[in-house]
Amino acid sequence: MTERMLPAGLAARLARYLQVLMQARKDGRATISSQALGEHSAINSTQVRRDLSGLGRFGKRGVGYDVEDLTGHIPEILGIRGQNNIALLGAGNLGTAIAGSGIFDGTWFQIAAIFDADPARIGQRIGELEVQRLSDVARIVTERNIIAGALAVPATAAQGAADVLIDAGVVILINYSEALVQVPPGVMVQPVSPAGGLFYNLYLLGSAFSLRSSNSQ
Amino acid sequence: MTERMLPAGLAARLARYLQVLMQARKDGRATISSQALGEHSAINSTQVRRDLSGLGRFGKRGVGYDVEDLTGHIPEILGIRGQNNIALLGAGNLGTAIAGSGIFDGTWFQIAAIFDADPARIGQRIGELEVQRLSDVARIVTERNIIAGALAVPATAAQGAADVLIDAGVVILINYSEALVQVPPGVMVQPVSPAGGLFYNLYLLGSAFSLRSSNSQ
DNA sequence: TAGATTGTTAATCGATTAACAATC
DNA sequence: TAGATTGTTAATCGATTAACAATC
Repeated sequence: MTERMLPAGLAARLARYLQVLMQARKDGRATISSQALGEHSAINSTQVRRDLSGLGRFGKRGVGYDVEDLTGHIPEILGIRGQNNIALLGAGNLGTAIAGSGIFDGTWFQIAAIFDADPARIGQRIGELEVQRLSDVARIVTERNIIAGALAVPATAAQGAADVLIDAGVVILINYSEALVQVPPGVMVQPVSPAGGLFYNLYLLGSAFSLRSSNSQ
Repeated sequence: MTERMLPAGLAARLARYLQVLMQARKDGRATISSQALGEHSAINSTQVRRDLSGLGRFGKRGVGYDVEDLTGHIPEILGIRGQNNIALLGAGNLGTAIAGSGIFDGTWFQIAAIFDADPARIGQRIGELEVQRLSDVARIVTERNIIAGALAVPATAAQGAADVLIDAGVVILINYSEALVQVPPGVMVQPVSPAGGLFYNLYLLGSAFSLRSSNSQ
């Protein structure tokens, strides 16, 4: 009896709900409405309700969804569990910020190693971890069962860093650089850049102005 | 004669194509195929071709799209232009990394001011800018015609920082913190966090394993 | 010529929207 | 009870997919 695949769109939306829910829980919220959940994940509230009602009786009319409850159910539905290790490449300002941000606290990810190309940084401690040599990536990725890599390096170094990680067996890349990284089939890239979204915001802003202008004439 | 509104989905996709194209141009690529454009923006290549062919004759069969050409056309279609100023809140590791990354170079955005709550950081120079007091946000946002704010502060300080910026007149927020920021209608928030995407990647990874397991039995 | 890739069609599927009864 | 919000329906719209002729 194999788990049934979810439609891709649904699974992607559930993952976004989960992110919002986990943060709402950190904020101490007990319940959240479909509207609030939708606003924070840029998804229509009717869509949120239908997605969730199709998977169980999670909501309470007049109240909303229990944050703690939903935060427990969605990972089960998505089948995500365990601790997944990340290698962070780049121990500059960005890498240091990521390592110290606690951004992965309480998720199924944790930073398990930090690497840098600069000899001056090797051996420095960032939190609990010591910055390691790039030449040790392959060995440490294997030893520590690392499946993901975070690229916190300059754009010019991103592809090289990605190649090193992929050769070592990493299958998920978190790309904090603005470079377009090429990867072979089977490797997933998660870009982290606000630019595309900002261009759309700028379009919306311009459209709003146009509408106001034409309305006021 | 007012500009016609584009369907929301199309405008959002064009914004993402534009981001990829601008980076491809930085990388020195002369042409790009609908498939490559789609892969880097997580959009189906047929959808890319239909979006673009509906707006003009941009492609060349057997070759692809001219990067320089398309990079010029899409901003016109979206009606985005000018220089839009950003206030960066937070001059720690993350803020320093953002300010020094050149991430907005060549876009329609530029960082025009940096603020921090820590008195020890006031007056420090980061690139061309001097770190300013939070109490000066309102004045400087007005003086420098700042429309967007980047939140590079700890999660616990994010809502307060957002409120200060919104009160000063900012209408776009780039949220580098993992906090859920509440904003009034008319203010747009651009979250910058890989977590939701990573959860989805993890689901895909698990599904792929399940498929392999069930296939191999 | 051969290979690659666009432009476009047709069919299916999924998302969006409005509306509202059910119920907490 | 009154207010809020879910669960659900129906109608429309947009996205996805496969396929392939056109053409660079």
